[in-house]
Amino acid sequence: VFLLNLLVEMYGKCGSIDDARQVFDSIRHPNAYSWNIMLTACGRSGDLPAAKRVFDANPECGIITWTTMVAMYAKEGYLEESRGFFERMPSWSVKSLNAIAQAYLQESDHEHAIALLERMPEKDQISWNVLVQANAQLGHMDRSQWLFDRMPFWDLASWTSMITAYCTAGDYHTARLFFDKMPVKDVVSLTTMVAAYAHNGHMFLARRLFDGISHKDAVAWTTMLVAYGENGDVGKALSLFQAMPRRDITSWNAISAAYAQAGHREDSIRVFETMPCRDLVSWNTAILACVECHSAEEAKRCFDQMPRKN
RNA sequence: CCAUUGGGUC
Repeated sequence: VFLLNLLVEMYGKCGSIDDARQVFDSIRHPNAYSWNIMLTACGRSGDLPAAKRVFDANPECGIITWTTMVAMYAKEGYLEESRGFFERMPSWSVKSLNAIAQAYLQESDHEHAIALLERMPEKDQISWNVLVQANAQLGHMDRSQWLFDRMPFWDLASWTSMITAYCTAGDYHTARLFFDKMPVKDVVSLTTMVAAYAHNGHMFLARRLFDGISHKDAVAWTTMLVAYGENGDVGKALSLFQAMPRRDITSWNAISAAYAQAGHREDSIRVFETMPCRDLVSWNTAILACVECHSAEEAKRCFDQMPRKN
């Protein structure tokens, strides 16, 4: 069973929900893990009705099942439903309370999130990270910093979220200090700093840091690509797009958007038509490309053709 | 073997 569970999980993470479903259905006696994994797969695909059906059919809903429901509905923006599951949860744990705090943050209710996290008798690493981050998002950098200084351990996420927080606050100097103080840097923190340099117009520093990243993932590549686009160098953006070893949908959307913002509607639309698959952002970008070039008619046609609208 | 935190696109 657990080998099949792994297979369902893998398909779910790749976005192949149909394959996940098929494998799940082939399991003779699904265990609690199987149900939860299938539930998560539905949530990841954005199909909440399917998730609800899995939930209703699950004979052994446990705390992880409930936590998944709360987190999933909150992420998709269905806050009422999320709250409904929260209120019906039979029990709580540190991790489920973390998820609930995160759900509060998704409805921009930082006060409740912080109150909950502060009241938690036990906090794990994630509780601390979320607490520090929640204060930063409220603009309470002094409080955030104070908590950061007092939390028991710092992991990569703690450091990186401080860098991001200070960048958001416009304090790039302090962001840089945090970056320098990190004992270990990974691709995420390096990419964060690449973006920070780029936003300050320090393209040379951004590129040098990017070149030094040993295991560049799609996010790192796309960050650098977008940096060039934002600095008006669509040519360099394109060469990065062509040079990257693996492109995901966000990379495609990014190059399409870079063209659109540069006023190259034809190129933007050509990318749009060439993409292996399209999501909501792809369509929005196509509409933007038309709008930027004052083609109201074309924009309207894209809008009408969108399979899904937000 | 499953849920909750940090970086990229509209």
